Parts: sequence; structure tokens; C-alpha cells
Amino acid sequence: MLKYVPSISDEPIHQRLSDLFREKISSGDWKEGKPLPSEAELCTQHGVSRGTVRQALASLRSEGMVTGGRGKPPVVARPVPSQSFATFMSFSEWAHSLGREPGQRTLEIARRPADEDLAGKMGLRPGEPVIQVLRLRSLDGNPTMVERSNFIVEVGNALFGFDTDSGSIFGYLTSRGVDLTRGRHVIDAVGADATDAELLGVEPGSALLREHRLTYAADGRILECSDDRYLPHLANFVIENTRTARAALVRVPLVA
Amino acid sequence: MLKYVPSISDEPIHQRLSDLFREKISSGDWKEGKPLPSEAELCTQHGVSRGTVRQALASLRSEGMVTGGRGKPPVVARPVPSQSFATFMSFSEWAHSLGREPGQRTLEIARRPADEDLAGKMGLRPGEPVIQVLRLRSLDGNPTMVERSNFIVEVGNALFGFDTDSGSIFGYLTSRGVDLTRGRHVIDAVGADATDAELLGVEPGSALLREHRLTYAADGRILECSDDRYLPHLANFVIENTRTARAALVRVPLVA
DNA sequence: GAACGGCACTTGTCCAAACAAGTTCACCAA
DNA sequence: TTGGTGAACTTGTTTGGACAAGTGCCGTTC
Repeated sequence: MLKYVPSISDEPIHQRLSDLFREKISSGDWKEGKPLPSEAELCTQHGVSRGTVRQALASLRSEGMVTGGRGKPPVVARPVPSQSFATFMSFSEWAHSLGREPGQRTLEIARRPADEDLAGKMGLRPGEPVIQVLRLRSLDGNPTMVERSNFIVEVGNALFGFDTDSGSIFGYLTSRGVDLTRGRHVIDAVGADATDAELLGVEPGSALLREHRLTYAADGRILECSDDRYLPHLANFVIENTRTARAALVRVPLVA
Repeated sequence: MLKYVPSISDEPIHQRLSDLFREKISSGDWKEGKPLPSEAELCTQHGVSRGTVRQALASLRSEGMVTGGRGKPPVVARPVPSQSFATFMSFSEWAHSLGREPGQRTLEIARRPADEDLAGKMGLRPGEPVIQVLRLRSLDGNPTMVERSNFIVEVGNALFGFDTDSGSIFGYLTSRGVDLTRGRHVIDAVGADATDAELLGVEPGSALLREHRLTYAADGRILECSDDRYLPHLANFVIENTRTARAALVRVPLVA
């Protein structure tokens, strides 16, 4: 829990402040429904100007964690479920954020030409090679998810220098400077195939929760295409929406 | 600055600006992928200071309509998929927004005491009565989803005066003044039971995509608890996230 | 006791300025 | 032609100030 290195960090002040405020809320230091310190107080407490404090608070407001109006002090709102990019993109990050221990067993890492279906999804020419990784992911030792990732060669080649049994591919790639910036996730259900069934210890055909993901670079190129299959009694997806806030999640129909 | 500015609207300037910008984008005046005028330009164009322009742009950024970084002019982002509250909450609204024809066949509408599990989810005492509705929903005549809804009696009693084969329960309830304001949706996978299988025309046990929903009133009371099971090849859920915008969707673990 | 007015305090809005950091592009030199 | 330099321009960050507008409270007044 030791994470106080404010002077070395190169993050802007307002960002550090909003992170700090977020933690005060999630840790219960600032309780739900209670007003938080006035802007003037926060200014003197952290030795910054009011503009900076307001910038930090605006970030929390846009996430729905804080409400309030003119004259009234801002209050901590009902916690809105949301996850950061890294937490949502990476199984390992996700597990750590929950205080659980992620595990992984690599079953295959191979370079092979993309079939027509995959090439279409990734915007490649059929036959262009991709790096395929098949891993079994676990939480606290319990098999939870079967992960099938396909990387474009430029990204995937870096993986041959990485022990995919050691942890987060997402973390490794970002540390190598690969700019994963956007993800598109399609969630559906699928019956377990023979591989899924054996790895997860269920009957073939039993229902699995599937997250099909495309990961994009900043310039719009598709870097990765994955197919993650969860045991539905071990992991779910949750979203909340209100009359005033549109849901970013979309239910889409599929044409026959 | 001028003291007497007879403004037509009493909205703050930054809000009028962001509304104007939003319309420029949706009308196609500012095209997707194209950079929009620099902040300095917008300042002189509208005769305001840079802070105000930035405040307006920040609003668009938080909605994901605009991206950009230091040094680069802001660009109009790819439209972010999102659905309004009504579209996301109501099967009929959803179908209509897609130009498809929703259908429904009511198989059962009954008043019976809530079992322990349901009572726990809805915050009722076990044995308190609920109104249960079982419907088969279809898109353009194709069976798509099995809908199991449970309403608290206060809401559900209104349904006995409504032909549940005629259309949207959500629409009917809102027209009757029931204030559905918030929804919490849990998405997972489940094997088809005998009823699902017969209605949807699949084998028992085959994978279905389930949306488990709690609908809340403005005062926090739970009005409805539903279990919708989709044919996974006919409907999916999609969400996008970026490095800068946290996903409102959350992947949650379930304890054993 | 109730209603009113005013004061202190709070947040919202807007401006002006300065610097930091990144991008673009023309220009010049090798 | 190619490469690098640097100026011009862009957005990001931070500060400071000023005023408007809303809330809560206290004291006065009826």
C-alpha cells in the first residue's frame, strides 16, 4: 500500500489529485453521501490553486463519483462501477485490482497464416501470418478463462522474447512501448469446444461467457484480436445506466 | 468586458458553445477524423477566452466525441456506440431504433409469492407476492429472447390492465408515470433449460446469453427484476473503451 | 414563535497570462 | 536528394483574480 512518491511522478498535478480523491472515496475515507472538503480547503491542503483542484474534481464529476451544485458543497455520489483501461483490458491487472492472484499456463504460441475469418476481422490479407497464443488463465489457482489471442506479427514477434507463463502480455507490451489505446469488446455466449472443456473442466457444449476483443493502436491499426471464454459462474460483466446517463454498452442484433 | 450583455439564453457560455460544437459534429459540418479549428481560432470566432473554449471542448472530450493531444489539433472522433436509457432498457424500443419489428408472445402472467432467492435480489421478505411475466420476444418474426420479468405488486398490478402481447411493458409503465430511472445489468452465459429450449428452438443445455437486470426507481426502490436469455447468434453486447475513457462496464469475479 | 434581511461561505463562470511540451513545416546544409 | 535545425504553431498545465449565483445561518423584527 506504499505509493507516496509525489515528487518523482511526472503526472500533472490535477491528475495526481483526482487519483488521490478517487482513492479517498473508494477507501471510505470520504463516505458516500457525505460532503467533501470545500475547494478552498483542498487548495490550502495541497498547496495548489483553485483551478487545479476544480480540474481534478471535474474528472470525478464526469465519472459520476461526485455531484453537487452551486452554493452546496460537492458530495460523494453512489459509486458507479467502472474500470480503467488497463484493468479492463488485462486479466492480470484485473485480478490484482481485486486482490486475487492471476495465473496462466501457456499451451501454445505459434506463428501461422490467418484464416479467412480472422484476416477479415483484423483487416489483413488472408494468409498473412499472425502470432497465436493459447493460455489458460486462473484466479487464485482456479481455472477461470481460456484465452485465445492473435497478434499482428509486428507486435507478436516481441512475445517470443517474453515468458508468457510469467504474467501479463498487456503489461509487457505497454512496457515495450506498444501503444494499445482502444478496445472494442463483443460479449456473447458460446458452447465449450473440446479444448475449452478439457482446460476448464466442464462438459463439451456447456455455456461459456465469451468476450471477443479487437485492440487498436492510436493510429487505428488493429494490433490484436482475442477470444476469451469465461466460466460464467466465476466471472460476469456488469453495467449500470440511468435516465440521464446513456449506457456506453450497446446491445446489437446480428443479421442472419 | 461589457456589463450589459442582453443574452438571449441564460445558459453559460461554455455550455452554449459545447452544444454548438456538438451540433456541428452531428450535422457533418465538422467531419469525422478531420481536425476542428484551433482553440485560438474558436476564441476569436466567438469572442471568448481560451478557458471557456477549453471548458466546452472538455465536455465533448468526456463524451468521447473529440480526441487530440498536445501539439496536435483536436479531431472529431469516431462516433462512440451508446444507447439511450429507453433503448437499452426496452426490447421494443431497441428493435424500433434499428428499424426492426419487435414481437412478443405472452406465455404466462401470474401473481405468486417470491421465493427466497428472488426476494433476496429484490429486497423483499420471502413470500411477498410479485407479478411474474414470461414472454417470448422476436425480431422480424424470429424468436430471439426469452424474457422473465418480476415486478413488485404495486407496479405489476397495473399490468393486468395491459395486453402484454401488444408491445412494450417499459413504454406502458413509463406512460403510466412509473419512474424507472436506473438499471443494473449483469451479463453472463447460461445453458438453456427445457422452457428456453422449446421456445427458442434449440437443444436443452445450449449456450444462451443472459442479461440479468434490476430496475430501480428514483428513490432507490427496486421495481423489477428480470432474466432475459438471448440466442447468442442473434444478439450481442458491445462496448468500447480507450486509454483515456474508463469503461463503464465492469468485469466482476464471483466468489465460490 | 415566525418571517424577513443580511452576511459569510460555497461553487459556477469567465478572463488574462505564462510556461511546458509536442507537432508541423519550411529552410538550409551536406 | 536527404537530413537536420529551428521557428511557428498547437494544446496541456497552472496560477491568479474577479464577479455571479446559490445555500445556510444568525440576528433582528414583527
